Amino acid sequence: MSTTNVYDILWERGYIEQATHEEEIRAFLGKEPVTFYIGFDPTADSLHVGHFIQVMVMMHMQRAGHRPIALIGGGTAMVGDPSGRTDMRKMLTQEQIAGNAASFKKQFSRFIDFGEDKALMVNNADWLLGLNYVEFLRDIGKHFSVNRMLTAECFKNRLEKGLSFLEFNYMLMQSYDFLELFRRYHCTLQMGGNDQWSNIINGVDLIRRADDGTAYGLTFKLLTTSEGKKMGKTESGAVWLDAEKTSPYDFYQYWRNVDDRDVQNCLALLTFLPMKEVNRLGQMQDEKINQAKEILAYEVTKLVHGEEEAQKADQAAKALFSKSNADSGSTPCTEMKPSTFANGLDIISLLLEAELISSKSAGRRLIQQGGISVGEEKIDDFTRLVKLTDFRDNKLMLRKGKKIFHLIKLV
RNA sequence: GGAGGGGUUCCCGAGUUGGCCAAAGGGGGCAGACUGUAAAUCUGCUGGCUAUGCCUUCGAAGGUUCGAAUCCUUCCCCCUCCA
Repeated sequence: MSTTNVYDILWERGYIEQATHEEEIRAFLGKEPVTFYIGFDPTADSLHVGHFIQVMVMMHMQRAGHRPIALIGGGTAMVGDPSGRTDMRKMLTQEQIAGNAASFKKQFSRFIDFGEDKALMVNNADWLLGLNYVEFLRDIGKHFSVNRMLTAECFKNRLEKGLSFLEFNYMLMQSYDFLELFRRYHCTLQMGGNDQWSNIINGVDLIRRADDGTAYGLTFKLLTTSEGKKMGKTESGAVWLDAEKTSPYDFYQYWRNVDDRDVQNCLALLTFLPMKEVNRLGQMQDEKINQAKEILAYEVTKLVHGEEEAQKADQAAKALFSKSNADSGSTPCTEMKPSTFANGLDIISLLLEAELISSKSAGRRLIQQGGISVGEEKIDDFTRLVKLTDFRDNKLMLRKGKKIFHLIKLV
């Protein structure tokens, strides 16, 4: 066990939002290894940065000698958590869920050490899918008061817009998960994003009612911007941890571009830098804070994609933005055949090929508004042909707006 | 099951005496100016295409009409009240 109580670490770094029993939790985290769990429903084929903050907590906890259970919600994903949503989730097929669960599993292994009883990864499909309805109602359902459930914060939204019975059951399922893990692994602590608070306290209650057991709950701040918007969303969707879905370069850029006001918070939550350093970097003002952003981007990318990818992304970014426009390996890139350009290729088609535009119309508008550069030259004619003579060393840099670079390579 | 109200472009939301509607306004997004690869602000754009026109879109399928998001029919879905 480390000398500093991990509760204090989590508190200092700003993870903690609510706790069922603040003093007790702190005390028992300080005196013995604790088995705890965080659940992740496999609703997509990759984890995203919203999950990553939970993973960070698991890493902090494991470092402090506690035993994490990464619970993959293969069973709960069949139902869909209504918490914090305004409408029902799209229903996923069992095959999709199983596929997603497999991806989650792979990703967790990168962050958490599952060796020698140091951590567990389990899937609640194992005990939820085979449940008998009437038995479940009699054993578990009897402990839940609908009156009380209806007052839960997580249903507030949905009571106005509509909530199906399917989703209403989600809370019971998650509560039952906690009971199951309590029984199987003596898991006594559930953690999660603050949107999980209702689900967590009901699990704690269920353990007390069903088994007369003591369990605890702890929730974390959701990763939001200083303006309260969810972080990790871009125009093209979530920021994924899978390099195939969000390239290390794009991932790096996301953090490189966070709002000044969010830098300190992100450093504390998403890196392992000492708080002294986090505070120092977070205090930086004006353009100096760009240094802090570079460090943030580098550190988070390193955690998620490894040191090598982080360095490549860092170098690529620095090269591109130092107006030399040199590429260095990690720049987004499309490979094309020289013959394609033999008679010249119109710029619109090229942009489409590089996926910088979503349609030809969009491309024309973009060019008319001065948003595209080919090499060093800003284009204003959308009928311009790109020829082999535009390439240098078989490479041509396209730029969209100020900060989206894309390299065309001849092969 | 009964009564009433709805389903509009990425989202919210106008538009239903049929043509002036690819469809107001806002949000979001993209681009430009400014700047620090920030924020704020201002400006422009925001269905597609082989583009002074053509095609697809206003829950779905039919119908009336020279012409429909707007009228009629059937169906699907949602909400409210009643059971």
